Parts: sequence; C-alpha cells; structure tokens
Amino acid sequence: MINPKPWPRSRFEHPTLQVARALLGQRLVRRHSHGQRLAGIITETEAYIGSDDLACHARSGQTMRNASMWGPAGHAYVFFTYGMHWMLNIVTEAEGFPAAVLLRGIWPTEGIQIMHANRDAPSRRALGDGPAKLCQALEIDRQWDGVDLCRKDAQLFIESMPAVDEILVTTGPRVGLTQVPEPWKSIPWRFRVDPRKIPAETGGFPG
DNA sequence: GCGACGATGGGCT
DNA sequence: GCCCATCGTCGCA
Repeated sequence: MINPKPWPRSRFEHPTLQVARALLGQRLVRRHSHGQRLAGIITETEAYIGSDDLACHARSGQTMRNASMWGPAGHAYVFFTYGMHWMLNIVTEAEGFPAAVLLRGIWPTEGIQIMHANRDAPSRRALGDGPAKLCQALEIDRQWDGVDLCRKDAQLFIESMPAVDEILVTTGPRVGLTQVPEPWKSIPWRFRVDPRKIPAETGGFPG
C-alpha cells in the first residue's frame, strides 16, 4: 500500500505542458469538515501558457481577476465564468510568468456522499466530469483563489500517486475556445486519461 | 448517444 | 454591450 504525499512546490515549477500531463492520475484532495476528505483522481487537464497564448486569461495583461496566475507556482487560480460557474487552475512555472493548468475532470474516490449533496448528479462519474462540476462537488469558489496548495496545513492539495503510463494518455485541442485564433484554438494542450484504465491499486477505478 | 440552445452575471472594450 | 476555459435540458435517434 502506498503512502501518498502532497506535491511540493517544486513539482509545479516546471513547463506547464509537463505539469498538465503529470497531474493525470494524481489525487486532488479537499479537506472538508470533521476531518472528512473529498477527493478524486484527476482525469483531464488543460494548459494555459503565458500572455502569448491567446486562449489564456493572461493575454490581456494582469488584472484583479487573473492576478493569481502571475504568482508563485502551486497556488490556486480560481475564476468565475458564464455567470454561474467556477473553475479551478493550479499555477505553474516561475513567479512572474503567467501560466496554469485547468483541472477539467476528476474520478471521485472519497467523500462521495458529500459530493452528491453538493450537486445533483445522476452518477458517480457525473460528480466531477467537468471543470465547473468538480468545483461544485468540492465546494471550490472565489475564496479559494490564490490559496497555496503546498503549505503543510493546506486544505486543498495534490496527493502524489504513481504516474500514469504514457500509452493511456490522449491529447487534443482545448475545449470551449470560440473566438480564439489559430494556432491557439487547435493546439493540443488538453490531456486526458480514462479512469477505468488506471490500475485499481492506484485508486483509479472503481475506488 | 448526440446536437442545439438558453441561463446568467462578472470582466473588459 | 459583448464575450465567455460551462452545464442541464430538450428534441431526436
């Protein structure tokens, strides 16, 4: 049996594509009340890299909303969109360079009852198979923007799990980019793994 | 299973 | 005013 440890900051201080890829199969953990954990295996990520990336919120410079992306790696960047949804990113690379990984999907493994109470979902999978869904399931909103995932007492962090085999990873264009020009619209900066193919001993399926 | 579409409000030009 | 790094529902297969 493995004894998972939280990712240290050094693991986020790498090129964003590497971090986005490496986060697949890792465990996202949210400490809830009464010592209860809400957690899931990360199944889908996207990279947003610098102000040259015209899909990245950093494209129009630093503002109040996106300031977290310029901060140190290993912090949360949480933003609000479509009038009702929150999205969770993890900041990457060097402080001063705006980049982050969007978490787009988890396979829930702990605290499933609480997640069902947090959002009306028809299945376990549907609790976390979307960037706004996982935020709702884990109760992530504006108050988590800028939070450090690498502190010893962090209430939100990544727990280290065995790396997912390269052969299980698929890539493709990032989702939901409508007005974004090429090459940014189609560049394959989205990473996915089928949780059913992650070995059970790593907590991938079915938990 | 899949495509279309409306909801809804903050951020930016 | 317009634009969203989305989601749930509805219609149709």
